[in-house]
Amino acid sequence: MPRVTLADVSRHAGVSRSTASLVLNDSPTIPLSTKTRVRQAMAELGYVYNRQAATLRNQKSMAIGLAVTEVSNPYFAELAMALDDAAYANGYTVVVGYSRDDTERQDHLISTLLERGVDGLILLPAALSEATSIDRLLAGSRTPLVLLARHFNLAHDYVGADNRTGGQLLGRHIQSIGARTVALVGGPEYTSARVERTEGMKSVFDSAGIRLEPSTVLASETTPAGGAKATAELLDSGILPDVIVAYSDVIAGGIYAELHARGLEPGRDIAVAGFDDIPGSAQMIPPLTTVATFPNKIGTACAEMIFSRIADPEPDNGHEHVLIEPRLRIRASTASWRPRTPS
Amino acid sequence: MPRVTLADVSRHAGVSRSTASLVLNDSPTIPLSTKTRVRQAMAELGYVYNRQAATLRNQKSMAIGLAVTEVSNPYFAELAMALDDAAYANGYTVVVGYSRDDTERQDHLISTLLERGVDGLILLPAALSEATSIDRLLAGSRTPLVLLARHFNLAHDYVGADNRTGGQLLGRHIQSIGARTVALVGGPEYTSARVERTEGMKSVFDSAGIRLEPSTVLASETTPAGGAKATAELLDSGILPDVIVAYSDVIAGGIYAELHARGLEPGRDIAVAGFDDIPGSAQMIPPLTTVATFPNKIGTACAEMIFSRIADPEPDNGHEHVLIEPRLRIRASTASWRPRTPS
DNA sequence: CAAAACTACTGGATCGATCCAGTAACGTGA
DNA sequence: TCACGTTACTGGATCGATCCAGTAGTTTTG
Repeated sequence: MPRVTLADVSRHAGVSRSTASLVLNDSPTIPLSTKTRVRQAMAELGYVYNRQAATLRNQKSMAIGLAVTEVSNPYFAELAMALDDAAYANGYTVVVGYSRDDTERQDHLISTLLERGVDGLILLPAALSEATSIDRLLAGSRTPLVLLARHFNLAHDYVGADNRTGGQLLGRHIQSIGARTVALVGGPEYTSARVERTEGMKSVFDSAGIRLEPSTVLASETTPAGGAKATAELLDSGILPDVIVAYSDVIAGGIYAELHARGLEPGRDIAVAGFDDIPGSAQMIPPLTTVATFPNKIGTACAEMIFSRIADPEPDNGHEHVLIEPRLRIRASTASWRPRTPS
Repeated sequence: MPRVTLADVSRHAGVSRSTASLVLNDSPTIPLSTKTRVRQAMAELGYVYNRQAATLRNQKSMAIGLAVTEVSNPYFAELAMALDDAAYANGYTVVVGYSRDDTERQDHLISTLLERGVDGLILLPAALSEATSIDRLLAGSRTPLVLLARHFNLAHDYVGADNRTGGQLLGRHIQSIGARTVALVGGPEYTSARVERTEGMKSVFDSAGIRLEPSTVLASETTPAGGAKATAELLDSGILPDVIVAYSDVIAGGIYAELHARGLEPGRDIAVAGFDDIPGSAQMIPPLTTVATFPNKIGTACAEMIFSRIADPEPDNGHEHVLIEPRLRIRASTASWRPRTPS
């Protein structure tokens, strides 16, 4: 049996297709009596709205594309869910794809989302992707783009954490507990977030005389296992800093494990801190000091921005960067640490 | 400027729309010379394929809908990403939505996905959802449905872990370390997965004389904080079992924290085990014994099933249940525990 | 009471890719 | 040389909701 269309509904209700369509869109020009009659017909026939057809005619898909690297990182998961919440609240649907930090796959993904006619595109760029290739894909399309959590420069709309401030907050805290040497462990080789967090800390360290040598800045996969591996490398090189800062909290679990395996207790023998404040950071042993970056707020702000760009694609004020204020959560992993008294 | 259509391309290349369409689909009836000419025209004009239009004509959207409760649980995140991988490999796109374990939102989500004309629907049902309301939404549509990770009965296609076997594996291990009393902590009040895991363990416990009283089976949110809270309740009631089994590994982190807060060391004073083997379980302190359930395998199998249902919607052999074999990972959280010697 | 204004509704055209039946041009074999 | 086959291509109709210009009928107004 063929699918039930608006034409079938209108025939069954004794009106025209146009009228049935107006009822669907709850037009004020149709009296309630007619509306109920048409709606009844829809229910009786089991009518299902065909949004493809409407999209074709309207040039509006009521869908937003979300291209994100991955979601096994709970931080990104929170972002994606906050975006979905906002989309849902605004009647939009999310079409999603994961680049897995692969630029080729990201390019393919962006093309696919554009083919599907998404009204707006949100991109959490793969670690090594470049602005030019993304701009090339978007060229010609009027689909607004908002970058999420990572950015290239000021040439795109962007919503993310204020990583620099976050780095400063943590840097000042590290200074306040009397630490003299710091290592930075984990995270992808290069992302704007990592650079900004590091720069934020450095700006404090430099004026406080705290050492963060390039040799103690190690990249890793953003997983507990990656964190453990990078920590092993660090300790194998004979360096034992006062503080290890994890690029993100997921990595910190691995740092704890590797320290433990070597008889070092995090929070007592060495301070540890992270970024993001994912669920679980407060339940680590000891609880992890971290810079909360509020992925739900970022996701919500990002959704707001894309919706405003969909409504008005070319604002006068150029590209906008919205930075969500981070907040330091001091917990035992740094708070219970004491500097070794020079004997 | 209006969008570039196939008509524009064909005009520019000096062929008909039909020919341009055949080139798009790489038809063997078109000689290479014509193909290159048309493709050149596409490149020159910056043509972007409009899949909406094709979908309307074809009755095939090349999209699958994924309705999942949430993705902040890394287990579900892995599932979603494995599904996306398989979709990507088969030229499909994923349209996603999160029900957040809310049945109303789930219903809305399913309707939306059907409106969007997805070729297949994958559902990880909200904890309290019922088969009837889902069947009602799907009635009339020919969209195949596959349930993921949770199911109702045998009336739907389903892919998930073999939770019963997983429970048995863990149960036997618990028996082998000499434990006599067990508590089960965390997870939603009712899901098929929880029931099956519990039943699997019970079947071993009952014949081994191990006690798992209803009063030591506590539900919680599936987060570390939820696990901590449930553990506090358990211990507050004055019960100290030999083993605490977490419904899933995310919860185990909270169990560790709460035990620690009360001066109990997991793996020494009390054994702890979980389910899923998420990234991080091996880096817990002590490393967590768990039943690996391979979300990537489940996601892949689920994708395979939906694609075969899309190709052939009504197989003779009724509804299929595919269960992925779990595997026990024995680690220190149980392996280093010793029963208290009766003094 | 005629003109204007409003209410309730309608039919054809449209969005863009695809399918289908068909055609013109050319080559081949008896 | 003509029927037949093949190759390369074409134009109109189609999917289903929506827009637009328009119309019949009713009510209001000068």
